[in-house]
Amino acid sequence: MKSVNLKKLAEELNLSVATVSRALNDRYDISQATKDRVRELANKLNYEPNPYASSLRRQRSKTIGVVIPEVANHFFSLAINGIEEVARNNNYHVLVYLTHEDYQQEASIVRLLAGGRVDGVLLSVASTSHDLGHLDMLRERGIPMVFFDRVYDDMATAKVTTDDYDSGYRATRHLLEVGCRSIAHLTLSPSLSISRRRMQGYIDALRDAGVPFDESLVLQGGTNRTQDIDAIEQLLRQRRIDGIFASIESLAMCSYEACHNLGLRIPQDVKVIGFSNLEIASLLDPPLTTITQPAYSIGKEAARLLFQAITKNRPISLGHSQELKSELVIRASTSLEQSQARAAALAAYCVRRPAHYTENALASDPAPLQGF
Amino acid sequence: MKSVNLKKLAEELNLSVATVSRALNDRYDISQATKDRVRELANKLNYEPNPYASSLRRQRSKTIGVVIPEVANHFFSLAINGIEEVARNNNYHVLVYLTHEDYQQEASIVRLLAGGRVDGVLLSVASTSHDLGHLDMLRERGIPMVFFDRVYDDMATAKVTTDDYDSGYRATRHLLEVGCRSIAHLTLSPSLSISRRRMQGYIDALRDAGVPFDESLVLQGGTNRTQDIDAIEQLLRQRRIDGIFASIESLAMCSYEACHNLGLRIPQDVKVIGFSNLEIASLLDPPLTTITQPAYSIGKEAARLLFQAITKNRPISLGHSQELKSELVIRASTSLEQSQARAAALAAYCVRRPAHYTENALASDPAPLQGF
DNA sequence: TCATGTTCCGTAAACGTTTACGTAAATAAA
DNA sequence: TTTATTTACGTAAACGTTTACGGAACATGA
Repeated sequence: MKSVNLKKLAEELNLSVATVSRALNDRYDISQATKDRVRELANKLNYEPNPYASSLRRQRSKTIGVVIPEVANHFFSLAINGIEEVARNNNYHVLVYLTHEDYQQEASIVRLLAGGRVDGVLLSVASTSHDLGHLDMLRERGIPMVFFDRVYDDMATAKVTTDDYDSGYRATRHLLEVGCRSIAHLTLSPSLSISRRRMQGYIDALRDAGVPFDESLVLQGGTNRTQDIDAIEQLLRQRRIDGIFASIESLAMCSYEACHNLGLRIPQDVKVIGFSNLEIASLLDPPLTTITQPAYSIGKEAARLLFQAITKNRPISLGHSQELKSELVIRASTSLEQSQARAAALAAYCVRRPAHYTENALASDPAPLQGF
Repeated sequence: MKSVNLKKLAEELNLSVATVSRALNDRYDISQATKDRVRELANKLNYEPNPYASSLRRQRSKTIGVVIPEVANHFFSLAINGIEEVARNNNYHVLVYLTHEDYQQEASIVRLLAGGRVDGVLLSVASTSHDLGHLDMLRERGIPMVFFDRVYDDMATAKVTTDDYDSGYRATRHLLEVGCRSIAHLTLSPSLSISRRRMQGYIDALRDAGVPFDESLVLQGGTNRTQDIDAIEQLLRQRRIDGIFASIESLAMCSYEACHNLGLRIPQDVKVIGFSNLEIASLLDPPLTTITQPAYSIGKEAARLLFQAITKNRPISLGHSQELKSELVIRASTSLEQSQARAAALAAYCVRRPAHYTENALASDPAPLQGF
């Protein structure tokens, strides 16, 4: 029941506590013979140093905090995987906190962490977070932080993100290329960095194709599943929509449900593309065209940056930020239906666009795209 | 940069450190006026108590450890969700560790935790773990532990599991009822509690239906995705298989891939049922019949039990174990194909079985099932 | 011989809290 | 008044490490 500590080892070996400590830490001023004796007994008694005493004395917790909106989301699961791996390789421990997309919770968690519980923080901001005042404490206390995926633009620290603007642009352009002209955009809170960038890509792609941007085709969701489905159904009933671009995984899934409920066929009636990290996107009915983020790498990279700051004791700056590339994986949910004359006609237009993106490999004879 | 501590507060207020500490902890022997003064300054200076000093002194870390095989698995994600919620409600912190299904890692993680880093442990054992020697340290140190989902049977501590035997039985019987007679069983390591129970349910269901158990129809997988797919394809080529019962989610997905690769139709050629916690099982092609575990509740319940042990300081016993019920959700991947004469004939047999399970609601005129 | 250096270990303070114990002042009881 | 009790706070030890400092023992060089 009682745990073995340095004092016990010291008594047993007729040594001082200090000597035992130094022996275990392999200090130069302890003889090899003593080190061997100490280690042998430590192993025999299953000695484990008390982490809290050690942290208190060394002013170093060997722990990092990971703050994410939710874990039941493949992106964050994969990211945690990468983070945990890097942490363990550095003999660090990982505290996980969920904000449930709530600013208040995010703030109170950060406040806890700023109390010295962790040596560094990895954060992906909640969708309802509107300002970054709660992060000042971390800076004041000198606790390094790295954002991943969802960031605050005006915070001077490293961020690991993906090419969200490009991804939004490419996703939208892909829908345009397969004939969509009335494209709904499903997004999270517009206060979110990723939402803004993806939406800007969407808007610019529309503009470049000469399709007017219609604000009423932008739907904000992501909180409640059934609520999201309802809202999408309503949008699909009100407007003649032939394409959906979902900014997060769950909204793509809700789109499937909504289309199913309304008897709309994918991709014949509505084409769907969504951000998603599900490996089983290809097993859906129909297989979902996705923007897939390198979630695991994002986690690893963010953790790597954080550990550089922690171990080198060098302040982390904006300059260390990284932007990784997402991948557009085209599947049946946005495929052209040969059987449909209209779609075919559209295809004729679409494949004529210049093909400087890889996903345009199917394009044959480039020519300018005209408005529809 | 420098953090504010009790000493600083005490100096500022002309009080002793002890008084400040007691004021903040709302002790009875401090005047209300002093408490107010102390709290005001603490708030003003954003004082946060040093958790490591506190843990060291109180011999209580306010932290629990969660050890799971992986996080990129919907079951564990949901469980963590439940765990984190309960932990936060109790003002506890959650350390997450991944074993990657590796016994060595599990052992070294547990050894770390036994060093006093946590007040309690929630563990779901790795598939390659063969003995529980590494868990002795937790018992010796008096650190309570609760197993969830994957347990060691011969360890005298609380476990939160699901009705794996029943689930295996019901899944298999369902396949039998829709006409399958050559049912493959895809499983993880047989050393795993859940695997053994689900398999026993499978075996007993076969026996009760008069279908001989064929060991060569049992396939062990779960490590590597492409490897799993290959193995399943091989099995499907070698044997005439009309049903697949996957003991874990990933193996059901691999079965879909394998069938797809071989041009086998689900459910016409092969019917598939799998354990899974994906909400989007209904969006697969075809929608997957699942055994769905109450993952979130399992996490919550396990955490609840653990906190009872921690707060009440009462040793946790086998008697506190809980078994929750999984749900069989029938979807198209196991549906009878009316268009197929053979299937229809089978159906005639199958629906005659006694209907004491809810999922048998469709049964009309009960009669004994004969071997096929 | 003494001075100097090296090797190896002990003493004690420190990290920031919590808490057992003591005590002065104020109040109540006698 | 004296004595007992309560109130409100301070003193100091403790939690288990780490580490600055010092010093004994021994070896080395002159």
